Amino acid sequence: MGEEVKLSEYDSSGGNNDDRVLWEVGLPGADDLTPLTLQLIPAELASAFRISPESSKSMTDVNRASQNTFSSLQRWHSQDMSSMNNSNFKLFNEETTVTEKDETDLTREGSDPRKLRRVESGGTEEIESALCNENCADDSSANKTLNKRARLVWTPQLHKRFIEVVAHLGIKNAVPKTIMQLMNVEGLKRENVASHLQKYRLYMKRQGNEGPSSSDHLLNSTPVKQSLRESGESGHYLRNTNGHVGMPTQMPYPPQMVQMPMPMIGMANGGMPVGYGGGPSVGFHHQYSMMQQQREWSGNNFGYYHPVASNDK
DNA sequence: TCCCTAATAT
DNA sequence: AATATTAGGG
Repeated sequence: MGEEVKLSEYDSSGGNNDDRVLWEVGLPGADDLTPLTLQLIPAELASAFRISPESSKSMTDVNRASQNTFSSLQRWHSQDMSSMNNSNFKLFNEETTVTEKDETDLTREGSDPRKLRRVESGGTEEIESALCNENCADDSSANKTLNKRARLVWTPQLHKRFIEVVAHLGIKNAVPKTIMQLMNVEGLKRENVASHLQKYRLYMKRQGNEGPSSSDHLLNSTPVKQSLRESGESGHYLRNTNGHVGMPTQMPYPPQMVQMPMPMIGMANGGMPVGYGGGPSVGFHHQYSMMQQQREWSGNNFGYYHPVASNDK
């Protein structure tokens, strides 16, 4: 999907297109990986829980499995590429809003220019935009008539991206338009960013001449799990308790995350951003010079969790 | 046209 | 409280 991280345009310092390479930086080396031929569950443990012991995998099993994986990846990739064809990147300016590509099915709903949208979080690094479709026909129709857009919800993931971009740009260039472009989040409007930026600046100002910048740690936090649901698709969506459907969005410019195995269960993102302050997820964001302004503002104040984007009429 | 801040509206 | 919108000035 969105791999074509085009940082394009905006002249300045920008040409780092090697995101893909960086993506691999945090990955474990072959030596760090558990051999697939290894049994994950010790025999005693297996029997204790009455788990039928998996037949141990031979190298051929492993090889066959990886071939399957590989070929399915290829299949997926080629189809993805074809659907992306030439429109590698789209600018989501005004009303056109969502268009082709991955979102397809959810996207159409056609014509209606102002879709009710919402950005919501999902997996490790997912940023999704919720969009009302058949799933909430009632209020979607209301929205059509009201002609009103749903409010954007700055989820931790979204905010994180925002922060990254701002840090990356530096105060000089961190202006709404540029930030918006770099964030590369579908449906995000300049106004959204401007508003958020305004608030962000106020927050920073406040923090600046006050005192306790102590407990700040937005950078790493984000132990969002993705576990269930394999990603394979760019078009998976989630629904939250509000009956809204999460929509997939763009790939962020930096190829974010590899999920670390965080033992967490449940919490089927009922629309709620996951816990914070948690795991030190290291690995990524080395590329940017965050760590400066970024820390000032941590989770609390700003829109961290809040379930909703009530657009409900 | 874009940006910024402050005020105001939702 | 979080976002959106508008006003007014650069």
